[in-house]
Amino acid sequence: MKFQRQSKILELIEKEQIDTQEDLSRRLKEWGFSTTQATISRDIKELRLVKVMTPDGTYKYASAASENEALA
Amino acid sequence: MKFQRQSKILELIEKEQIDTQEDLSRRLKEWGFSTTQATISRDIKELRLVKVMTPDGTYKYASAASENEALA
DNA sequence: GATGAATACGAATTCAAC
DNA sequence: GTTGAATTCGTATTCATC
Repeated sequence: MKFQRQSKILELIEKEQIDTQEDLSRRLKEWGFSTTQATISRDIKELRLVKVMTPDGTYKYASAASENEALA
Repeated sequence: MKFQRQSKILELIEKEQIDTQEDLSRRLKEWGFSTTQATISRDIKELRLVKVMTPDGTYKYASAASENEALA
């Protein structure tokens, strides 16, 4: 279950503007992944996602597991 | 004052493993920049820094204003 | 090992002051 | 426009359960 859920997380944060873990939790539920904020926090840790400012002044989650070594 | 402080922030997070804003506040104070967590939160927002997992399982602040467009 | 509930903790924002 | 104190809010972790 975990892998599928994390895949969906990656998909969601890429497509949508998700700014909180609660928000992500709600979106996941719509896809059948019923989970809590605690689990999402762990997923975010494993996937190395980050909360980043967008140019329009709002926050969103994004992937940091990029080719950018400076982040490591 | 703000610009100098933000410059020092960028310098600090590059050199050291800083994992909380309180931590950053303490380090800044050693350099003569006495400021609070509230201000640091704003600086982090402006500088577009992110809290990211390092490979060794700990968190640290890092710069996201990289060439990586995917983060935007 | 994976997860949830509750909690402790860290961070973003409000509100006022300057 | 910048900042700090206090607050609200969001998140990481603990502790237990499975």
